[in-house]
Amino acid sequence: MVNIGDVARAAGVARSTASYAMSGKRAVSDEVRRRVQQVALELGYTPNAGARALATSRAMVIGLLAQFLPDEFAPAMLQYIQGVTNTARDLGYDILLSSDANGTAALKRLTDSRMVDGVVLLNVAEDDERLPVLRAAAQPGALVGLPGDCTGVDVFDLDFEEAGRVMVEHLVALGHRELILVSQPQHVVERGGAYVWRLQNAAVETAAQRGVRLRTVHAAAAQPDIGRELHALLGANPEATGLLLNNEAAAAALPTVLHERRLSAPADLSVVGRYSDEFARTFSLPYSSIESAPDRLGRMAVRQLVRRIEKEIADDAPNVVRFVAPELVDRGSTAPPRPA
Amino acid sequence: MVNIGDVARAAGVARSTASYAMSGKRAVSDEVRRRVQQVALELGYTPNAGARALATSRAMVIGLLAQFLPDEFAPAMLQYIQGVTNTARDLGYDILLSSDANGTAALKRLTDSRMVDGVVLLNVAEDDERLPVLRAAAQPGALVGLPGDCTGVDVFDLDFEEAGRVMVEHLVALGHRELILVSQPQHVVERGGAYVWRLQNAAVETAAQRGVRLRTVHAAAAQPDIGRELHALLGANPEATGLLLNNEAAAAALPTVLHERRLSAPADLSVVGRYSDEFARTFSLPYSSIESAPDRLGRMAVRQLVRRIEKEIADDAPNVVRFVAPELVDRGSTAPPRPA
DNA sequence: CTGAAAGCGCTTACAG
DNA sequence: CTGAAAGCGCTTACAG
Repeated sequence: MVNIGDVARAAGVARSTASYAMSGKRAVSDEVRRRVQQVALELGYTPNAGARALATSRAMVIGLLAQFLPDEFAPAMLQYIQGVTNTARDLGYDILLSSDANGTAALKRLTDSRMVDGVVLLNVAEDDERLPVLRAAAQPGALVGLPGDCTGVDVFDLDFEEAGRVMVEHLVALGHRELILVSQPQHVVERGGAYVWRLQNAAVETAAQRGVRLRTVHAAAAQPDIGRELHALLGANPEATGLLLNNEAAAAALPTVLHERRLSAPADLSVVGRYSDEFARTFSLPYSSIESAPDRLGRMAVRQLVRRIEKEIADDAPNVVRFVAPELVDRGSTAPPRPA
Repeated sequence: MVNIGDVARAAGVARSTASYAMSGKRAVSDEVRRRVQQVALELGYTPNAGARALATSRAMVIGLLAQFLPDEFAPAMLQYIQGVTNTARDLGYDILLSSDANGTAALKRLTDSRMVDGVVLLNVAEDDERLPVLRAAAQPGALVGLPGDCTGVDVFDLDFEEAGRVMVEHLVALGHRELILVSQPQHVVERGGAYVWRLQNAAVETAAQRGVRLRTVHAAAAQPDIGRELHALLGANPEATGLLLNNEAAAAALPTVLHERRLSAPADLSVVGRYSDEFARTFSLPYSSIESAPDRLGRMAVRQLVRRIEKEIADDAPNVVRFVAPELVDRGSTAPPRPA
């Protein structure tokens, strides 16, 4: 491959001058700059990334630590990945994707080897074991998801508490008094998926305040179990007129279940989910939902991360914990309950 | 960070000796090796990736060029990404993920800068404009998907012709004589999605040989269009008893459509799709299908790529074009047609 | 079996 | 405005 020495020689200048002419980090005569740029183009010069990283201590790469857990719904993950990847590229960074089941080892390897200038963590758990590693690393990190301890990292997440409140208030305002909330599997909670109980606790509290009944259940995150469980649930609770879903698999499975039970929303049952618009389209879900905004969260996380990497904010600038306000996207799946 | 000089000093040896002691590329006395390894562990030494890449001309990174096209079904893409990522990690490589809409520019940048040792291309089109760039690159490339011209690259794909034949033969053997094949949108074909007509042509030919009717249509790749189109299609062709789907979105939309039309498979209609088992589970699809084997294809592509990167096969070893034989996974959605 | 040195391809103070 | 040189942290011939 052609290197900067070749460019310099062809342009008749020193390598340093060639470097400066291309980076613009030092004043260079117009003529020399033009000549260097011209020659670089002709020779098809592209700087060697490893060499540049070594010299500048900047890899221009962001590590993306995703995990495809069997009990999380993979298509929902994809949207975060897309948001992060697109934003990173716009800001000049490439994405090194790790889906290693052993997240801590992967994180340590990527940061210690200086392959990445910063990392974005997805699937963050309440007591995420990757966080100590991240705090010990020299690079900054941004999380999508709220851990118990946010020190040393920037955090972005949906305001799940508010989401729970909004979902319940919405149905209560319509006159519903018998609600069911379907959450992620118990197993997700045990693993530290705090968003499950954050939404649930807020929903329970709101229901209590409003004096309506809210039954809460954990349900499977995959077919065919989730379908069976929804069937059983609806069969056992005919009095329920409002259904809240904080479980993507349940949302995806519901249309079939309702069809089979000859129920329709909102005539027989009002339904509100929590997922992204993109998700709704992919799975053709006709239910109003709290927008989970994966693209936006991914974008926010990368933007903040890049600000830290490029020292646009002081090294010791306080970390941010930012919540996206839940927005209820109306798809017409809720209405006043049918008169008893 | 601690570097190899720190390790060498702490172990009381030369940097070269420290390097050899860790890599094992040169004989080193047992005592020295132990001491170096011990010290490296204590100091938490991890080699600097950029420096190593510069010295060895090996980044230990594979570029993964995916494209999230609006007319391809994103969840189906994810499975290829997972297959590639997992296999790469097993073989010691990290994945640099590009989902840049401008694939040729991304490919050129990644290869010219030596950020990657090789690349895997997804969404390969008949006349893929990334291929000239790849052939001009110094690094080897492996494709998932069959282009018109395979010179200079290793190619892995499902045998779509055979898939078309198997689908038709299966239904013909059951006694069906009126079939419909729903393919990807016309737009995918125009963009060079050869797998669409590879399957379709083979299906048409097989149907002709068997003397059965096969109607072919292109349909949308997203909701809600695809649902409407399936409705119209079934309404307009009540004589059809067998439905073939080479369109993931159509498969995902079909359960709802059948429900609404009060049809069920296989009682009223025999259905055969073409998607992965994982996809079937995610979307709860009860239809028998040709397994598209994204994980296996991703694995094969990475394995071959690494073989080339590591020169386990001669530089001029002939390129391979390998097809995965379609396997029909029986989910009970086909049966003899209902007597007229 | 081990060490001193060159070199990978950049960037960036240091000099002029 | 430009150049010669040092240095980033490795690996690997070259010497002994």
